[in-house]
Amino acid sequence: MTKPATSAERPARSPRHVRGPAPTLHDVAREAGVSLATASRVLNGSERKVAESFRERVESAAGKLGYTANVSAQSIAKGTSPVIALLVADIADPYFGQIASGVARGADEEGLVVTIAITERDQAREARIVRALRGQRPRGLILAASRTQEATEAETAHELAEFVRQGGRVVAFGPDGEGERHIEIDNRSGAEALGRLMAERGYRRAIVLGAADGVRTSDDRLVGFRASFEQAGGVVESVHRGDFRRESGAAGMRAALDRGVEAGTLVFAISDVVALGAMSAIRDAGREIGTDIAVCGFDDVPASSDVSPALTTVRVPLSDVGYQAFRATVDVEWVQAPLPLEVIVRASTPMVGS
Amino acid sequence: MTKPATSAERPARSPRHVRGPAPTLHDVAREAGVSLATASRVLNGSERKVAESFRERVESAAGKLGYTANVSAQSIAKGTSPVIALLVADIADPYFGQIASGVARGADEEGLVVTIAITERDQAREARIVRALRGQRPRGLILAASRTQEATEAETAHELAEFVRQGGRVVAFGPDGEGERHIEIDNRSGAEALGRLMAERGYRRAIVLGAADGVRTSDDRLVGFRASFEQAGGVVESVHRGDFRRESGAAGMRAALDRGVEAGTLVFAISDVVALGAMSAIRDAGREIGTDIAVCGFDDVPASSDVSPALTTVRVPLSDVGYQAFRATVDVEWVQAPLPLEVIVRASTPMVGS
DNA sequence: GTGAAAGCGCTAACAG
DNA sequence: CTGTTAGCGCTTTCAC
Repeated sequence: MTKPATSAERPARSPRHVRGPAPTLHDVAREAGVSLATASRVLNGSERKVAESFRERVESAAGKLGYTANVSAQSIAKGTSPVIALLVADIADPYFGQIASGVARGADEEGLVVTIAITERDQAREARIVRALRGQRPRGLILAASRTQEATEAETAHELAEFVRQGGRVVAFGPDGEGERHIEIDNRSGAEALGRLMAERGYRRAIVLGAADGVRTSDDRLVGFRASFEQAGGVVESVHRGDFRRESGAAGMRAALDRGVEAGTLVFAISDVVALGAMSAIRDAGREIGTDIAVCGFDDVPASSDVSPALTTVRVPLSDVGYQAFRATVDVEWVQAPLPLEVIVRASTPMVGS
Repeated sequence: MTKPATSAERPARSPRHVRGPAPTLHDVAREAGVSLATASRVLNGSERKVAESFRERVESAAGKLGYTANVSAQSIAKGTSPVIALLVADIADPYFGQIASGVARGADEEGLVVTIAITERDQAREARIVRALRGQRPRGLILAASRTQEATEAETAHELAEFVRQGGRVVAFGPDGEGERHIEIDNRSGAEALGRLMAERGYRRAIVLGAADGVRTSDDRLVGFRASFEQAGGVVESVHRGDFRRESGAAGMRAALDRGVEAGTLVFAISDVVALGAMSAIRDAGREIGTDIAVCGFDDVPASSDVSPALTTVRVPLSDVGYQAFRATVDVEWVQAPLPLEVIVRASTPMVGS
């Protein structure tokens, strides 16, 4: 039976130095001697329409109290929250790190908050997380994690559909799906260009370190590479399956080395991180990277230019990709801006015979 | 003059396939034919006390409607929000990426959400961001960005103080401050161990690539290194100032090379990322890393073991650091767990004379 | 056990 | 322009 607490009854705010709950708009209004509405208008509302004298009093009261609007309260009152949720497999992976930084840049421009969640490449986890994120009623959900299947796992797909049905927007990486926006990276063409160039440099034998069969990104890169490389007279001798992690590259490479790798062979790793793992395995086996066993990757993460020999790769503008994903999440009209891929030839793939 | 919308008046939820606002607890309750309170109890409340039959009806209704509790509403009703805010300078930097992943791991364990913001190493931005984050009423605020000054900038400090006064907890990296919890990395000892080991390996001349004077992390590392290195008879010939970025390392190294660097000199970079930049500059100058110019860094980011020659460094358990920071943010009783540093000697610093 | 109703902090009509 | 007031979606006494 508590009576509504009018400003008169509410205990006044404690002095500055005392620890206590965050001040509310109510507190500010009382302190300034104005109404809630007025205080709201000057502090948050859509500009104009408040006398200068009032405005000043409110602002000074707010400053004195250290007031900051409660975002949750605003969200529920306005019916929309300022958050964008980002789902990545592993934030410590440079691939996702770059993407995340692009997303953050965009969010910052629009004054939005980005919430981040890690799937650890676990499908069940992913579904749980999407569910939890839905609770935040984010404006958009960016699914950068799903380098996995072409079709996301059923449970996750269901959560996503529900989210979309309730007015959220989901942006995923990969080919077009229903009702969602997608960021397309032309992996296939990029890989084609790479395969062609490698053939031109004189390579004729290649082994590929790929992810599981059916993983879209990996498949596209593999298909593209193979197409142009074989067309130019090269041959892909074997494909080792794994995932996108460094360790997978090392393991795949070790397996290949065990079966024997002729000098002059080119190793095409599905991503730079995988290539880095492979390079390490090659070194550990006492082989030399470059003229002995050449290596190329895909993505152009920062580390690729630091290793030595530096890694030949296909540059994907990852940060822009993240930025684009963000835009897709908030813009009403949206068409994906071009995301040009570029082959970067470095020392890990010297001209054959030179 | 809108009358309170009773369940009877409220339009029933649209059919499943229609797009519309997210269903509310109200909707679920009506669908299940129970009261708001009951629905709340089974879906979110603290267990027990609801008849099995009711529970089932509510759960099925929730499932049917695709209901997910609105976190904002819960936050304001409960007076506490499930978020931890993380502030980093640059999420694409592997140093911060590792830390973030540790924070995310902890948050996940506790069912908390992590919100991430990027300062871009800009003090003014940092203050603005802290202010914005305060609005989320996060349980805790982790300041991983401030590798900058010993004392955070005034404006930021003020926002932080306000946050703490209002019951938030801030965890910063660095030496102890007032009322806040801090994560201490024993940079000084780590650097001492490194300097000692380098001297043992036969190095006698070193140049340092540091951050600005007054930047705590950098100063500690520099002081520690110099202490043991000089004690062992070595001499630090020069200190080039910059920041923690790769480019800073490259620039500092170029400057040093311009002034001339004798063979057998050891370059100690304040962080691995800086060391990576330096290595690149050394290569560009046509010098060799290792027996010609040796390089060592600090942090042991993943890329350090991938470069060749691999980088000698001091391993900081970055992910654990992030995890610890998270714990400090939520635990009532908290003492920092040990964060052992370990010197990792790799090929970039061969024994002198071998 | 279950339900009614009073808020949580804020916004947005709607009156003055 | 300024103040009143009815919610936003949910939790939580407090009765029944």
